[in-house]
Amino acid sequence: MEPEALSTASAPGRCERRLSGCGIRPTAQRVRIASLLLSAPQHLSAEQILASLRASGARVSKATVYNTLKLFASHGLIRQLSVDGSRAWFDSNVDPHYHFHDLASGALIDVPVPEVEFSRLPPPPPGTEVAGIDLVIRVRKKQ
Amino acid sequence: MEPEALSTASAPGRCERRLSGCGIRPTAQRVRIASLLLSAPQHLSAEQILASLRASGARVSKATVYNTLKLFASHGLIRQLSVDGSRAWFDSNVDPHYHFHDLASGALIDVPVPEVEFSRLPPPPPGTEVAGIDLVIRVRKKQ
DNA sequence: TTCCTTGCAAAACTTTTGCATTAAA
DNA sequence: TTTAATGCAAAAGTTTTGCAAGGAA
Repeated sequence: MEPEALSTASAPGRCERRLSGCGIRPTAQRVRIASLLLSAPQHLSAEQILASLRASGARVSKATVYNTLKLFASHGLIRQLSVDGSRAWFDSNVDPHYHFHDLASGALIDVPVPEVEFSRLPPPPPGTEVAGIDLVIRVRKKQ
Repeated sequence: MEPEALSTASAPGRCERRLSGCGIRPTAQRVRIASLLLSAPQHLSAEQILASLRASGARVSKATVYNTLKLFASHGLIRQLSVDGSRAWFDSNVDPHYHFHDLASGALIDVPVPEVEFSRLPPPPPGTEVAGIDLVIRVRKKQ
């Protein structure tokens, strides 16, 4: 019986239920990955997740981390970002939103949808429809 | 003496001058890569460039293609795109513009700046300024 | 000569896959 | 017991690097 004194949105129990609700079997590794990633809006790489899990004593393999992230993304639990080409970033915020990308630190910062307004957008090519809009505002140190 | 009957913007002679103008020594391989890439607005991967060059009889190594693309990008001759995380795409159009990304075919289509208008953008984080805006409109087959 | 560039191969990284073992229902 | 998930290692794909050889100035 685990103490749930600090019952966050991603406490193991909640994560388990959330995975089950998606038809994903809530194995130990999956629940740990979900607890880590879904605890707050954040952007993590597969390697960061693996390192963090192992640092906290979990037994997880690299393959399981990658497979699990792909699985979560396919169920809409997380979102995979292509920001800098060096590696994939996994975003626990799946609500529509955009990003600042700090070129100096590599940091990603969420930009809520209402902070961006398009007064004009091109019509999609014939026979296609818009599936999503990715907006990355690159920022650098001033001066 | 090469016939320049079809004198395009990227005929070898022009490319040579353009490279020299950037302080880049116009070696045979660099001129061939520039001729290929700068002949028209397009999006190519390093592997596509290598294959195309070899198909046309050029002697080029993979390392030289990668090094040359990085060199060109650092001089603003081309632009490197992070669209799908699988590999880098090199865009010969360095004027500001955006992209459609066809999720079915992987194709990239340029969107001219005037076709997009922002009526609201968030202020960059304190101490930073906007260095650029990357907009990718993902499109899929209708219905 | 001197410096820069190239090619090749190997290395480095990220991500995927095959398969025997283990855990979940 | 039956099916699915995990770990490990190896493979695959992209990009970078070390270094000897070649080419330009």
